[in-house]
Amino acid sequence: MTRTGPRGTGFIPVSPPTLADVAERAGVSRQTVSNAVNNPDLLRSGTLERVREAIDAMGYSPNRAARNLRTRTSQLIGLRVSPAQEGTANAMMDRFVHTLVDTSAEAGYHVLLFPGDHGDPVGGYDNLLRSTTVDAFVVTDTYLGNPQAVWLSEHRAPFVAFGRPWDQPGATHPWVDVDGAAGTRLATEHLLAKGHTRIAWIGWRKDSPIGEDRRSGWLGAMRDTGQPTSGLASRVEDTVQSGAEAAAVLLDESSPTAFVCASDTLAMGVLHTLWIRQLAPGRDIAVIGFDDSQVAQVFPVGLTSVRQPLEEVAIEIVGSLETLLGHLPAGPGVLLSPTLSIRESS
Amino acid sequence: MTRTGPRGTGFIPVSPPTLADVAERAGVSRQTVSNAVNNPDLLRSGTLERVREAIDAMGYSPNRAARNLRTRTSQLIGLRVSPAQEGTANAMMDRFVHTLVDTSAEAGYHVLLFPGDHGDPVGGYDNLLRSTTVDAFVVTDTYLGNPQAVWLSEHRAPFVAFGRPWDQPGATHPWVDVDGAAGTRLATEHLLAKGHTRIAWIGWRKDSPIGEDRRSGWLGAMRDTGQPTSGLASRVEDTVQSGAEAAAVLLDESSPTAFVCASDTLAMGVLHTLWIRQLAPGRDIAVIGFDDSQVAQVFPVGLTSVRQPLEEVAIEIVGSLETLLGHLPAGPGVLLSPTLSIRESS
DNA sequence: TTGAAAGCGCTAACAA
DNA sequence: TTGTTAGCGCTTTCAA
Repeated sequence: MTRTGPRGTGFIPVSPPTLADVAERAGVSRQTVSNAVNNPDLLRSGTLERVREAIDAMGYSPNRAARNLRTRTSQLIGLRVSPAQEGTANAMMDRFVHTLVDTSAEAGYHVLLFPGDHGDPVGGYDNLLRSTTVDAFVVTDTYLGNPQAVWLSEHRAPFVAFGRPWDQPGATHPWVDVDGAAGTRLATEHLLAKGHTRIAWIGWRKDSPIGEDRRSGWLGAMRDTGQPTSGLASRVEDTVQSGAEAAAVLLDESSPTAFVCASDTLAMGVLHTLWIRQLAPGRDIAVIGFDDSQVAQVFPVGLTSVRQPLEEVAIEIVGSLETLLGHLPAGPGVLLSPTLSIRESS
Repeated sequence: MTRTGPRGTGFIPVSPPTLADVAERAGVSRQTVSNAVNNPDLLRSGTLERVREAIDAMGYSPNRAARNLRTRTSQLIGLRVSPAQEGTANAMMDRFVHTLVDTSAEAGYHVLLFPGDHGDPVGGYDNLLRSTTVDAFVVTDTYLGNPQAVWLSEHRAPFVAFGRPWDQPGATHPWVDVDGAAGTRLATEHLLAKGHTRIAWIGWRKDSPIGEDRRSGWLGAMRDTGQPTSGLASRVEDTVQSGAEAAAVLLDESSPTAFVCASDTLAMGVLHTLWIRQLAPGRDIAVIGFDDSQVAQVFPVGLTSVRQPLEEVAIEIVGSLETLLGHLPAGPGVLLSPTLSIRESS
C-alpha cells in the first residue's frame, strides 16, 4: 500500500485511512470493522471496543463513494433551486430549506442542490436520477403546474412534493402542503372577533389555484357569519403597486375597515395607500398579509400575517421520504395548518 | 446479469444501464464506451457515433458512485447552513446560493448542504472531509470569527471563504469578499453630491470588524470633503428599535440631513423615526441602508441601499475552487465592489 | 484506435 | 462471532 501523507498526526492524510487500515491496526478482518460500524450488535464487546479505539485513533470514516457503490444508495436528497428571483418566495424557502437540511441530516441524508431553469421544468432531474446521484427528490415549485410530479411519477423516481397536485386530482404521489384557506379564515375570523364586518380581500388572479384557495378561506369566514362580500374582493397581480391600487379602489368604493391579502407583498401595497391617505394601520384600518415574511416582521408598523409552518412541512416531508425509501406504502397527502402572527396592523 | 426492470421502455429501469450494457449494444468494449464519454477525441468518428447512439437509446448516464470511487472525487461542494435565524442575512444568502448553485453546475459541481449548530463552528466539516463526501467547502459565516478557516487550513481541506480573514492577517487561504467601506463611501458621496453635508452614521458596535470597515467608508468620504463628523456617528445593536432610537438622538442633538446605515435593518429604524416625526424620507431627510434587502425594495418609500454583488462573489468563489482543485496556486483574496441601488429615500 | 486486466473501498452472502 | 470471497460500475494502465 502506497501512502503519500503522514498518518495520525492530527492532519488529514492525503489518503484517508480505509477499512483495511483499521482492520490491520485492530488485528481483525475488514469485515469485522465494517460490522463494528454498521452492525455493532454482531461483535463481542471486547472486539467492538478494540475496533472502535482503532477507528477513533485513525480518524476513520467510511468512504462514501465506496459505500454508495456497494449499497446502491447515495443518502442524498435532490432539491432544485429555481433561477434567482428576488421576491417573497425566496425568503420563505430559506426557512424551509434550513429545517429540511436539519431534519434530513437526522435521518442520515444530505441535501443536494441543483439548478433548474424556468424554461424546462424537468431539466436536471433526469440526469441525477439515471446516474443514481440522489436517492430521492423534494419538489417545491409546484405552483408552476407541477409537470415535475408527473414526470417523476412516470419515471418511478422517489419524491415528495411540497404542494398539492392541484392539476391532477388523481395523483398518488406523496405530498405535504399548508392549508391556505385555513390561514385566511384564521385571519378573517381574527378581524371579525375584533368587531370588523366590512373586511376586504385582495388576492391573485383567478388562474392561481393557491390564490383561489386562500380566497375561499376569507369567503367562507365571511359567509359563515353572514357578512356581505360583494364589492369587497379584488384580484390583481402580486406586486406592491397592484396592492396599493386595489386598496385605493376598495376604500373609495366599498369603505372596508380591514383588508386580508393573499401575500405580504399585496399587504405592503395596502399599507402604502393607507400611509398616503394618512390612515394609521391597526388603528384606522386593519391589514393582514400572508407568509409572515421578513418585511412583515421588520416593518415599522408590524404587519399581522399568516405564517406557514415550514418547519413542520420539512419534517413531514422527510418522514414521507423515509417511508418511501424504506419501500413502505406512503400516505398520499398531509395538510398542515398555518398560524397567525399578530402584530400592530390588526 | 440479472435485471428486474424493463429496458428502453421510456421508464427508468429498476437498475439503470451500465457501461457494459452500452458496450454490448454498441458492439464495443466497456473501455471504448468510457472513452466515448470522457475522451471522445480518442475514438474514430464512426465508433463514437455508434456508441453515442447506444448511450442515447438506453438513456445511459455514468453511475456517480462508481465514478467517484474510481476518480477519488465527488464533484460535490459542501456548504454549511447555520441554524435558521430569521434575519436579513438569510435573504441575502439566498441570492448568493442561487448563483453558487448555477455557477458550480457549470463547472461540473453540485452543492451539498449540511447542517451546523452555532455551538460547534467546526461541526460537520470533519466527517464530510474524512469520508471524502465532498471535494471542497465554501465557508460563508466568517463573521463568527472564522474558526472554520483555521481548522480547514490545518486539515488541508480545500475551501474558499466568503469573507476576509479579519482575525488572521497571515491567513493564506483563498477568499472572496465585498468591499464594505467602498459601499458606504459610495453612499456618502452620493449624498454629498446631492448637497448634503451633515450626514450621520448609524453602525454596529465596535467589536464587529465588518461594521468598522463600513464605518470607515463613511468617515473617509466625509473627511475627504472636509465635512465635520463629530456627534454624527453612533454605534448600536443591529435592530430596528436601536436604529430608531439612534436616529431620534442624532436628529435632536446634531441635526443631520441624511443617514448612512450599516444595514437595512438600522435604516428601517431611521425610517420609523422619520415617520413618527412626520418627516418625509427622501424629501426632508435622506436615508441609505446596506444589503439591498427585500425590505429595501418593497418598502413604500423605496430605500436606497448598498448592494453586494453576490452573483459575482459566487462566480469568483467557484473560480477559486476550480483553481484550488486543479492544484494550481490560487491567489489569496479577491475584493469586489458593491453598487448603490438608488431609490426614493435619497 | 481499441481491448484486457486491475483495482478504487466497501458490504452482502456465505463459510468457518 | 469472525473471516473469506465476490463484486458494485467505473477509469487507469498497459498491451495489442
